[in-house]
Amino acid sequence: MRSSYPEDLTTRARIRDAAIVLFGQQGAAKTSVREIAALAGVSAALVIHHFGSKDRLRGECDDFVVEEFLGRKDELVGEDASTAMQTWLADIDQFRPLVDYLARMLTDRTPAGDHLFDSLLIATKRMLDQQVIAGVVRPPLDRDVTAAYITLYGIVPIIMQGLVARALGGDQLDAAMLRRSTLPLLDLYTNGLYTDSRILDSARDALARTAGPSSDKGENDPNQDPDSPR
Amino acid sequence: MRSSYPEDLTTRARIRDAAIVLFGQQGAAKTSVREIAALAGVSAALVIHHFGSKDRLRGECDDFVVEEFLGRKDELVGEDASTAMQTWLADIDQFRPLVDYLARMLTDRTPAGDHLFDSLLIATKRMLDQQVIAGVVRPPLDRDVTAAYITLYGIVPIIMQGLVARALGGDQLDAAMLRRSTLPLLDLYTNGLYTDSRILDSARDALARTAGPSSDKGENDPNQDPDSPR
DNA sequence: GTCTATATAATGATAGAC
DNA sequence: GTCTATCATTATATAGAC
Repeated sequence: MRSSYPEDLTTRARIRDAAIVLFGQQGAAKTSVREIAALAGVSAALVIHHFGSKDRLRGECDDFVVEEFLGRKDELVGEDASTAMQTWLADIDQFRPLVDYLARMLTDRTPAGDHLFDSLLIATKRMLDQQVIAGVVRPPLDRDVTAAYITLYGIVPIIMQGLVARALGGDQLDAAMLRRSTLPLLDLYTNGLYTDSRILDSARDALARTAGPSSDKGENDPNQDPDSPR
Repeated sequence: MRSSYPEDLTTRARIRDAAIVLFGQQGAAKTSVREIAALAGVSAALVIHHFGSKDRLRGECDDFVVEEFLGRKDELVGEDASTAMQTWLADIDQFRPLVDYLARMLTDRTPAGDHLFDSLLIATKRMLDQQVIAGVVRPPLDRDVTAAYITLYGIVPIIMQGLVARALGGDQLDAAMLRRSTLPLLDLYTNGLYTDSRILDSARDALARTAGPSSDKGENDPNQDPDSPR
C-alpha cells in the first residue's frame, strides 16, 4: 500500500486500504461494511458517509488497485503491466494485500478486472510480436491462442496464489517459492516438456481427421488479427 | 449432472443440483437458500429440512461434485483425474455447472477443494515420473516444481474458464475454443516458446550470482521427494 | 468529519399445520 | 415431505446530534 504508517493517511484512505485488505482476503460478498469500519478504526456510518455505498467503495478500490498496478496512466499500458507483476511478485510480502485484491478482481469478473486482463493480454501480444521479430521467440502456430495462454499462465501466481503455495509445499506464496519456480518455468518455455514431437504429431493427425480431411489451401490463417501491429 | 430430466430426480437431488448450479454461477456467499429453493421449485424451509443448514448443503455439493469427478472411489485417484478433466472439458456445454462448481471449490480454498487439488497434483507427479522413465518427457530440472505448474496450468481452463474464453474472443468457454487451444499448447510443451536458451542461461547466471557464487557440490538436489515412486 | 441510534430489508433457520 | 408464517440476526444505509 502507499504508506507503511496508517496514521499518516487520511481517514478516507485508511478506510479504502482496510477495504482492500478485507475484500482481498475474504472477497467482497463476505466482507461487511462494519468489518471494514472496525479495521479502519471508525464507525460503519463513516464508511458510507465517505463512499456513499459499499458498492461505490468497491469501485474505488478497483480503480485504486488498477492505478497502482498500471502506474496511473491508462494509455501507455505496454510493458508496465508485466513490470508491475514482477515487482509485486518479487516483493509479495509487501504487496500481498494488493495481489490478493487483484486476484479477486480477476476471478470475480468485475469490469475493472476484465479491463485489466485485456491490458495484460494486449501487452503480451505486443511483446510476443516483438520477440518473434527479434528472433527470440519462435513464430507461434496460432499467435492469439499462444498469447492468450502466455498471459493466463502469467497470472497463475496471482489468481492461484494459495494453490501455487500449496503445490510448492507451503501455505502462502513467498519470494523463495517464486525464486525456485524461475528456472523450471524458463526451462519449460525454452525446451518444452516432451523429448520429441510424437504427442504433438499424433494430436495433429487426430484433429485433422476429426475436422475433416479435406481442405489444406492455407486459408483461415489464425495468425491474422486486428490486434496485430500494422 | 446425473439426469437431463429434473423431474426424474428426487426432490432432495433436485435441490442439490439447483444449489450446485447457483453456487457455481455466483459463489456460495452470494447465493441464498431462497434462490436455491426457487430454482428447485420448493420452499426455502424444505431446503433446510433436507440438509439441515446452508453450510451442510454446501458440504454435500462439494462431496457430490468431487465424487462425480473422481469416479466415487477416493482411493485409486491416479489417471481418473485427468481423464475426468478431459471428459468434462470436451463436453463443457453439458458439464458446465459441474465445472463452474469445481472452479469455485478450488478458488474458495475449501477443504474438499484442497483435497481435490492434492489428488490432481499427486496424479501429475506419478504421470510425470512414468513419462520420464518411458522417455516421453525430459527429466525436469526440479520435478516437484514442474509437476506443480503442469497441474496448475492444467486447471487453468477450469478455474479461469471465463478469462480463457475472453482471451480467445468469446464470452463463455466452448468446445471449439478448447480444440483451437490443443495444438498451440502441445507445441509449447513440445518445442517451448523461445528459439534458444539465451533467456534461460542469463536467468541461471543471475540466480547463481544472487544466491551466492559459492557451492556447487551437487547437494540439495530438488529431485528428491517423499512422493517419488520407490 | 465523526459519532449514536435507528430504519429497512434480507438472510438463515424454526414452529407447527397439513 | 412439504408448506406458510414467523423469529432472530445481520446487512446496508439514513437521520440527526455534536
